Amino acid sequence: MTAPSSPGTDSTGNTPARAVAEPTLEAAADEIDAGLEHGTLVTVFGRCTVEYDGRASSSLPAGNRFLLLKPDGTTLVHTATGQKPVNWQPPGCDHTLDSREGTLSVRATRKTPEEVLTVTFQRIFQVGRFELDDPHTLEVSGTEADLKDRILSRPSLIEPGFQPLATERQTPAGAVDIYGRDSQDRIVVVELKRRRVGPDAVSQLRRYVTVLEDELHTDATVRGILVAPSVTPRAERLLAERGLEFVSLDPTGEA
Amino acid sequence: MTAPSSPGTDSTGNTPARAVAEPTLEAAADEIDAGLEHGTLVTVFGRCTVEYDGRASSSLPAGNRFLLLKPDGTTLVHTATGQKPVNWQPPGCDHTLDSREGTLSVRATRKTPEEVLTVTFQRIFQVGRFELDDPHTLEVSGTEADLKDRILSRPSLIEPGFQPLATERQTPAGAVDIYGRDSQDRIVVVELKRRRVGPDAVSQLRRYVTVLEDELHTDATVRGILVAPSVTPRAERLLAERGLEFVSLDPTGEA
DNA sequence: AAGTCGATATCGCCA
DNA sequence: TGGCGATGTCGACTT
Repeated sequence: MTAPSSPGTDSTGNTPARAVAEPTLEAAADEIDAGLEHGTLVTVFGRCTVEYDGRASSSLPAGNRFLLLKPDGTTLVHTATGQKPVNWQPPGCDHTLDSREGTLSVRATRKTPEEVLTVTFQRIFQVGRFELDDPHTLEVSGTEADLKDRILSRPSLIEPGFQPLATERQTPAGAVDIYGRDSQDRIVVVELKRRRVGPDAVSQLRRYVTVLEDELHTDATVRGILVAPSVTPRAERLLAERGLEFVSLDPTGEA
Repeated sequence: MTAPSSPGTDSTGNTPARAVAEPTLEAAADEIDAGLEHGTLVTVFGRCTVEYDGRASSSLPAGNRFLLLKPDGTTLVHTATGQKPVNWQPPGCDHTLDSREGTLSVRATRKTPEEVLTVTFQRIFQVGRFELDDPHTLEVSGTEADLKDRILSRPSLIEPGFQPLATERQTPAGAVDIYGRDSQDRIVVVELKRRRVGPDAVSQLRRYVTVLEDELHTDATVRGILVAPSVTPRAERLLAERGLEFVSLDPTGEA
């Protein structure tokens, strides 16, 4: 691997990082092309406009922005602020380049749904290439799955005598997180949330309870228990109005 | 502004982009510090481990990854795949550096909630600095707001004789998208979705209808109409079981 | 390919 | 600041 011949390069022989500063648009195109071909992360910093059309559509006038092109087709346009890119395209896209009339366009396209993102550079200050290498996958703890495990290993956390019968039990309204029985043999539906919940979680639990009462042809009430660290005031009111219950638990037991 | 003295720099005098290749960890620390001070976007590419602790927690063993530090405190750790960063921190964080024992740690911290993200580099291949400049804010079309405007300008799209009375009408269960009256003076609650909807949207509409029937002390049924391009099978079944209605509309009228 | 739901969701608005 | 709901949500898993 040799350093590129363009002026301004700072690549040394054996580094997984390369950068070309102040390239002509033609030199930039070559460098981007090579990076895409080589399966590296490509970054482009320059003055550009951005057009998006697909599930929605948007248009962004010229400004200095930072573009990332991942080997998996992911495309991210970042500005100085915000966690989310100002425009983007998900993994699986095809990257194509188009030079014309003193501009260089990077286009990311996908189908199902049909979507096109076009970043048109009037000027490019730097192109970078990076050989990412990540043998590990991230494991997160403190999730809803952890909360479920915690309850299954100690059902009395819900209440004394609670017996889990199934997880992910299917109903016409979706899968119930934990389906079980209380000390008086009443059916209990448990909906889990890893964090403080609002009205949406109450509605979800209510859906399961209603559908199960229909399905089981039972005159006895099916109990619905929402398990979360806490609830908002409006959610609490909705719980009361619907005859649903709440148990305060968090995924780790540390809070 | 002068080019940094570190070997391998490719910065020219008057560019909004700088890069330092193969810096020592000390030189990298200086460059990152200067970039943070100067309010530029800072990128760091190197071999690192990542630790996160806050709303959840995670740990990532060493690998080559791409770090972005935005002037607003946003912190993004990107790998070769995926649209979302493997680890991150939202805007408003404080960036601090910590050198020790042959490593350089970049730490992003916030409060409410208390969260810490630590990226520890064993090796750094490149540090970049970029002066982003974006005078424009993005406007997206094809949103739920567009769908609302379309209906308000032509209420008969819902049905002949439909009269909107209010938008964002408050109820104890939240704000109703469009609150109105039909040709027979029955109250109508309209819930808008910009795209194909599942069971959650049906539950949301059901919540509003139920609460309004209570609030209005009316024996007459409050009609609930879900407006979206289409519904999933399970959502359709739930609509039928709850006596709710569906009108097919999209935000643009082009689909 | 589509449905369903969780997420360190993020983001914007409003009380 | 917290509550609330939209999002071009994304992503994982199941059918």
